Order: sequence, then structure tokens, then C-alpha cells
Amino acid sequence: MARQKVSGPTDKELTILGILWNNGPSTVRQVNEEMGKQERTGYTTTLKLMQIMTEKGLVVRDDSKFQHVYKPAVSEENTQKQVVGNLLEKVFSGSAEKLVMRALSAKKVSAKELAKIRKMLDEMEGK
Amino acid sequence: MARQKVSGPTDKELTILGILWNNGPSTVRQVNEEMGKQERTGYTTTLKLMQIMTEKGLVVRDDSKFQHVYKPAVSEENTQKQVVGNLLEKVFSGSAEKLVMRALSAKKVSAKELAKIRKMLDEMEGK
DNA sequence: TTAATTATACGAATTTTTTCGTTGACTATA
DNA sequence: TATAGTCAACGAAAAAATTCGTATAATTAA
Repeated sequence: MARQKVSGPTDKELTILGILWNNGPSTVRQVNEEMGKQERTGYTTTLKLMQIMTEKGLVVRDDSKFQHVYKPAVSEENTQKQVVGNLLEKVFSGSAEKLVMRALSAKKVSAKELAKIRKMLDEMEGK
Repeated sequence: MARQKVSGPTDKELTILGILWNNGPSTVRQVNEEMGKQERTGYTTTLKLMQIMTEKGLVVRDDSKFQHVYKPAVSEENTQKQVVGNLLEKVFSGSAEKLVMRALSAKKVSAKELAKIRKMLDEMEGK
């Protein structure tokens, strides 16, 4: 017995989606190499993962050619929003402020980026 | 065969840690009830989860009384930073700006909170 | 004190996630 | 065309995450 239903992509699946969003449509090999930069993974492992993601409808596959090409089937925006939303409720008791604080402390952010964020805040308050 | 090593708390574990950070030291029942607000879970399931977390050192248990009381053994700050850091790299290709954007769009944020965030930005920029 | 209630301990079953080996098809090239 | 290299399909499995049933101990109520 285990989980019952919902919940989005798994950890690895999210990693793969991230790569596809970033690099555009890719073959298994390309994705596998990108993954390898963090933590080596066998080719067939990545392949299987992507086949399962296809079944789940997380990605779509163009198999008209010898080398199948995969691309995301879920939007970057919605998926990210969903993942962040979950984290927000689960770990930050709904406080976006706290989450933002951690995000900014988890990584050095350039002044340019800070400026963009500030502009975003302005727009939000812009009513 | 499966995962090889690292990675922090699992999803459910994170949920439990979140509850403990928020509500302070709690019994299994208290945690279980809190969890139930989202998705019903059997008492023994929650118990088992917390026992495992004790083994992993994620929480510590005071079993001097009949009702064992659990409290977090990992800091809220470090854990949150780690989780957010992971997400940042994996899903947002390291862009804190993007993550912040999603966080703000995932949830309505009060003007007061926005102000706090802005203040935080000011401090980050130094001066 | 006995019965009912509440808790924890254990063990095990289930699901899900992750990981690969093997096989056979396809491709480019010597 | 023979050969080596690349790739996807499959099936199996190990590992990890979840979920509970059952047994037993402690506590409380009658």
C-alpha cells in the first residue's frame, strides 16, 4: 500500500521537465547527458523515466524518426506554480514572504535580478 | 535498485516537519489531526512515519511520558534553504527571480507582506 | 478491579520510484 | 554487405515511501 493519487511529477520527473523547458525538445541521450552533470544516471534509466512520463502525459514523443524526440506536455508556468504552491503550504505555512526569503538566501542574486524582482513587486502593488 | 544517496526529507516527512515547526512539540495524534486537514491519514501511518523520522534523526522523541512528544531535530532555516535550493536548481535553472515570481503568483500576498519583502530586498542590496 | 480507551511497537504488505540488463531493430560506415 | 555503434522496447528488480493490521502496554473511567 502506498500513496493514493494526486501529487504532481516526482523528483526525477521534475528534473527532466526542467531540462526540457530549458533546452527545448530533446532526445533521451541529450537529457541523460544533462542529468549527468549533477549525478550520473544510466541511459536506460533515463529512457525508462521518459517512457513513463510519456504514459503519464507529462511529455509527448515524436517517434517519426529513429531518434525519438521528447518535449514537455505540461506548461512550465502551471507546473512551477503548482510545485511552489505545494511547497508554500507544506513547508512555509503559506507564507510567501518566508519562501522568498529562503530563496534569496539560498542563492546569490545579482543586483539586476533584484531590480527585476522589485519591479515585479511594484506591479503587484500597482493595483 | 533505486535512489543512491542524498536528498533531504521526503514529501510526507516535510509535511510533518512543517507541522512541528509551526505548532511546536507535538504528539502523534496532534500531528495526525493536523495532517488530516489536507488528506486523511491513518493514525498508525503517521506514527510509523514519525518513528522512521526518529531513526533518521529528523525529529527527536521525548518518551518519558505515556504520550511521546516529538520535536524537530533539524533546523527550519537550513531545511527550508536546502529544499528551496534544490527546487531552484532543478526546476528554475537557478533563477531565484523566476521562483519568486511563481511564489507571488501562486498565492495572494498581502500588501503588508509585499512591503516586508521589499524591505528584505533593500537589505540585500546593502546600503 | 475490570472494562474501555489510548498509545506505542512490530511486522508486513503495497505502491511508487528508480535503476538496469538484455534483446532486437536501425544507421552509418568500412 | 559485414561490422560496429546507437537506440528504443521490455521486463525485472531493487530500494524507498506509504499504509495498516494486530498485539501489547499504559491510563482512565466505571
